[in-house]
Amino acid sequence: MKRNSRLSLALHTLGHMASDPNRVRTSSDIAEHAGTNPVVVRRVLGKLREAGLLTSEKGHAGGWRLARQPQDITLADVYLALDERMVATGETSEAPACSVEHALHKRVSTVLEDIEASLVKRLSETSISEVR
Amino acid sequence: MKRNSRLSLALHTLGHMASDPNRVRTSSDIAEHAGTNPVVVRRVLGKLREAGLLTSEKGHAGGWRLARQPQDITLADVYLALDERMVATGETSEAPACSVEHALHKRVSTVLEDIEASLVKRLSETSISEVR
DNA sequence: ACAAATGCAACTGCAAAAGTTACGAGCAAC
DNA sequence: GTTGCTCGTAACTTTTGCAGTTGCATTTGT
Ligand code: FES
Ligand code: FES
Repeated sequence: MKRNSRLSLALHTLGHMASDPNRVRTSSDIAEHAGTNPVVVRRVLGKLREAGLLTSEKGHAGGWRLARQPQDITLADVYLALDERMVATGETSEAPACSVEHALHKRVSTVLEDIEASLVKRLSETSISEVR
Repeated sequence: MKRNSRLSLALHTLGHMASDPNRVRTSSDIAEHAGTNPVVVRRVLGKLREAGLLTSEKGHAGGWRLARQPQDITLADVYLALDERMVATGETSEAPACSVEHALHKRVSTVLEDIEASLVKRLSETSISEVR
């Protein structure tokens, strides 16, 4: 798959779930629809469950369901739940040591953090009920 | 190395060059300083040469030199020269087909393009002469 | 009991990027 | 014009992250 495959999979799936929230879906269903593997689906949706966006149930009639109203789940919620930041480098743990690297890192990471924040802000303006 | 190694290497090197523009540096010098390989340096700096930020000369007293004044080279110039976009997915060439994916892609790519643009704008506000 | 589903761990396969090696071509010093 | 240093580039190897896969324990409804 491509680069942002986890985010794509998550958004695609939630987009479908938003348009029919009562239906329970199994990871096999979702995997087949998305052209991937049930285990991959569980890995990705598991992150969303940890973040409180989805619920899952084991057993015979189990599967995945939205944990909130579709209008109350934004693209930012999904993005943050997967915690794979697109821009911010986060903790690089590099020895700052020299002045060039120190000044550089400071400038760049400030910009990147700002950009990351505005990305999240923009994503929070759209809910998954608007992308079906 | 880490994820944004090319950008890090480029910025680090230009930062040093900005603080002593007249000195000519060989890829071996730079590689040793940056803890990498001369060929990798030439690959990365080659991109910057294509973009008109650096000049290189072969032969006995050859090496790398800034092509402009340090104040006239911004972080955005370097970022764009490497053409590895951080956020914008660019041409995904996916069949839009279904309505969910279409709406999703439209929303997300709009946001991403805006964010990419504001990243470049922010980076263009700092020149390499300010990070030494 | 049985079938159907998640949860999880471990392994394989693959592709992109860094790193490496090798060699050709240009330029300066001698 | 020969030598030594440099870039330019192609080909190969190594590393690394991630999707994909397999296997099995656990839970749950029939
Ligand atoms: S070694 Fe510290 S900035 Fe280059
Ligand atoms: S198949 Fe799911 S949006 Fe088209």
